[in-house]
Amino acid sequence: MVATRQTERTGAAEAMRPHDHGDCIRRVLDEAERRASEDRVNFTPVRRHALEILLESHAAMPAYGLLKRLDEDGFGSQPPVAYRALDFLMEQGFVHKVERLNAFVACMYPHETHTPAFLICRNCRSVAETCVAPTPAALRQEARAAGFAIERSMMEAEGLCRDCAREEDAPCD
Amino acid sequence: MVATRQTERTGAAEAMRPHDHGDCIRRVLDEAERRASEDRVNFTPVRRHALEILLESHAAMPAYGLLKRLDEDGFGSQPPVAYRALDFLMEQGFVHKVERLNAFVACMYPHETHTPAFLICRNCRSVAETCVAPTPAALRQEARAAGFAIERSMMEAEGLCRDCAREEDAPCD
DNA sequence: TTTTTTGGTGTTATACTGTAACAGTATGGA
DNA sequence: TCCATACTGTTACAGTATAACACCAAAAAA
Repeated sequence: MVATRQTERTGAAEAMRPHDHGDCIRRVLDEAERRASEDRVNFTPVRRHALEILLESHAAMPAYGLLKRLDEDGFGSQPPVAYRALDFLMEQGFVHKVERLNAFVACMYPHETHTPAFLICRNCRSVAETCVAPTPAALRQEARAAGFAIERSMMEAEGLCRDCAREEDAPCD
Repeated sequence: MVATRQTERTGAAEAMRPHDHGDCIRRVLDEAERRASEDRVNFTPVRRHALEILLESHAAMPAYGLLKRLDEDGFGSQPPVAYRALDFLMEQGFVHKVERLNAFVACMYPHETHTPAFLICRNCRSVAETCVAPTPAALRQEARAAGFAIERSMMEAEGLCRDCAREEDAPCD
């Protein structure tokens, strides 16, 4: 990723803007570490390493992609290895599943419980998570009227990120 | 489904309330028919029948469930049969994919282009589609700031519908 | 009319995604 | 020490989805 410094927290889709990705990783990892010890949950090596792998980029990674990496790095090679780590990380709110892609991204705002909203590039699969509360009051009202109890929700928007849009404009490849 | 009459269009999650499901089916099917001939698209027997099957209930149906039904009813038996029909129906906006379930539901508002919002019961898989515009202005703004062009978006809320909530309250089964 | 193109169907084969179930290991109480 | 719990390793399998090719019919072009 790009190395331009941007200290301000904008609350916007930072992933798709130039930012210091090293900072990005450190911030999230530290926060996860802190939360895990606070909650007395077992942040074991596989689990930690799975999170580190997902943090390497803002693109969503499929479970079997993660598995391949875990295997290369000396952890197990069978599907449950990856799925168990992912289940743990999702339970802790450290990782989200991007349903549209059947793939996973590290949560960029692990300190807040939230309804995630994703901007998903259909071309490069990069995923920007926003920390906007995307649940309109109207949906809650609908749910109440239907006697439906919302437990968790998510919003996914698919489209083209800036870089991929540029490519499509100038198809000189 | 239940047979209580309810002529009013409420704009709410009708699927999870008592309603005349026959009316429901007829309304959607007629509208699809109309739109298909208007748009000069080929509403072939498999495609029509796939929509009819999905309309039978408000529960989301997996692709292989649809395939089984199509096979029983004399259409092909191989996966592409179902997936092609589904692709067509989704392109036309007659069907939505509920990503959380890897399953499909007939669109209850095929006359409007919209960003669908689903209330998904984690217990019985019933899906209520609302016609609320769930895209908060904030997300659009985020997208603009990130240079991201939203092409389609969707909101999914998982929880418990009224009936399943009752069952969990009184676990006397 | 003949030819070509287009769009839809039928089929095979295969890739990707996810989970059940059981065995083994380590750790921390009772 | 015994037991319970939680995590890991592995096999086997179930469910989801698509690529690719052959076939056919109807529409469009020659």
